[in-house]
Amino acid sequence: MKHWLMKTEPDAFSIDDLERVGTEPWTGVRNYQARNFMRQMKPGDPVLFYHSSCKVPGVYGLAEVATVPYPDPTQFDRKSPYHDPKSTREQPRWELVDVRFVRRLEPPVTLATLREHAEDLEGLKLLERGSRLSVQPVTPHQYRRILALSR
DNA sequence: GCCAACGTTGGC
DNA sequence: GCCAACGTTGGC
Repeated sequence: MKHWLMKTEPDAFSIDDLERVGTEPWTGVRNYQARNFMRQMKPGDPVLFYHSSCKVPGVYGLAEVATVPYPDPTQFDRKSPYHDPKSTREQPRWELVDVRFVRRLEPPVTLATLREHAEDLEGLKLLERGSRLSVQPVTPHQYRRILALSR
């Protein structure tokens, strides 16, 4: 079982939204590295749900992978902002998984807190300089450490 | 294959 | 709003 961190801009889709809908197809990822990580996902994999580009960036909740990877339907939709003209049904480029709400983190673990514990979180991609990857793996150790910071 | 230009991400 | 860092595009 692998552990993951997934970023979202809460103005677009927040932990509140995930709690409300329960399960959400993670559409719109158009970065090959992120896609490749989603391809490795398995149902039940734990996910740290991270809010970015907001007042207090941080991990706001826990989610889990709800499906196996499958083609992102928005790539075929000409009206979608995520439409990819180079994708075909026969040869899709982009895959996604559904993400299921597990629980909120009260309190959330802010980016500032993560930085304070950077030594314990060695190798966490989120803390690496210039890291913009929206889907990234975390080690079981990092996952546990981050959970423990929510209090 | 190189690399400049451009667009995007995301913290501050 | 600024700007550093990164990924992608496209001319050559």
